[in-house]
Amino acid sequence: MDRREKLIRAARQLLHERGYEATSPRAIQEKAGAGQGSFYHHFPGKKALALAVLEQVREELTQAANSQFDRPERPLQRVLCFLEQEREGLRGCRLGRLAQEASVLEDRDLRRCVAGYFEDLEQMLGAALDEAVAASEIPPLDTAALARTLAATVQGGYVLARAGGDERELTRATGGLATLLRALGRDRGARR
Amino acid sequence: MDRREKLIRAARQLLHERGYEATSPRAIQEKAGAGQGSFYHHFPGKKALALAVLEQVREELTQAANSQFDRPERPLQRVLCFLEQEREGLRGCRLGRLAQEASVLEDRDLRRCVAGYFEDLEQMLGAALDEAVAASEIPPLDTAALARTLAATVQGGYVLARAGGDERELTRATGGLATLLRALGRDRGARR
DNA sequence: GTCTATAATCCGATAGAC
DNA sequence: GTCTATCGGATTATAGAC
Repeated sequence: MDRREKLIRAARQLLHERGYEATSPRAIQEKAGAGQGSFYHHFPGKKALALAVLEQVREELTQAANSQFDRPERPLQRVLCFLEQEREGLRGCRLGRLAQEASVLEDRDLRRCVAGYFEDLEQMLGAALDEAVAASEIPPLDTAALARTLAATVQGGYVLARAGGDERELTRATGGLATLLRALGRDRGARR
Repeated sequence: MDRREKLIRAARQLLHERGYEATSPRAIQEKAGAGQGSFYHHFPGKKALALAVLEQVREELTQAANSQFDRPERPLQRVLCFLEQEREGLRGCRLGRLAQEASVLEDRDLRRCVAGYFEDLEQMLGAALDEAVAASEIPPLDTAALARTLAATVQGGYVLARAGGDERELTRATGGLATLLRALGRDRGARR
């Protein structure tokens, strides 16, 4: 594995563990087993390396979500699968956690990477919810707002899990919302 | 206003804007118009000052939430009022945002401050939801899990709002959950 | 391509004069 | 109580040898 790849992998891990501001070029170099020269030969600076990592991560997360929504199950079931999928609550969302760092939000490119992921995610969730409404699985409601609720509950679940030091806080938060959605589906069925 | 108070106010503002790691003693001193000597005379170090600020903030937030739940409205209405209250989405939650910083989670005292707030909040939400169930405003369900969902949606709403640079992302996320809860209440009423 | 050496600045904290 | 001067170490980045 060449130095460039090693640097990307080291940065990726550190960005996940410590965030953007707290991840120094020096720390990346040490973890990658590379010197200053390597670092600044392959990347003009810390921001460029972080952007390379984040765009890779965004692509992976979007891809994973997309494959969740591109399946044979019924629309509501696909939404619930996304909501209740396994997540490493204590580690936080690789992209969402960066939305708390001022230096990330102040940078045009880094910010667009994070914001773009959420736009795509909410779009996918909204489309599945529209299908669920069309199939009468849930009553007609503001699906765009509900898509945001879903994304927010996951992101907030990470916050609660990290604060409490308990992975299950995330599971319970998403589980509570799933229960609500299922109840809405059942009530609807019961009234027909 | 004495120096100590000025230091606390400056730290409070900077902690809100930049978080814990990115807030340096020097920056606090400059904003407070105080020198190094003042800072280290009144506080043993950065952590102690941050803790003083955070405990103050925790008290205020808990107090505000408590007064929301200690009102004459019906239980579900109180929960919805909390969910849909006005918030400065772009600035983030004064406590929740710190849950993303490794140095905060690694410190016993700082962490307990953040975690304790969420424990209290979820306790209050859970109690109101229990009342709502007892009053048949909503069907019986796991109120502790739903309380976490409520807290998570607010926290995640902050994340989405900051990422997108649009305050309304938070409003829509909480609004979507409120719609769900209202639908649940209506369906219940409709079936009786 | 990769290394070491170095730059200028900032970090959190301490010392000691007043 | 408050100030200025200073510490040792970290930061992001550049220079130049190999």
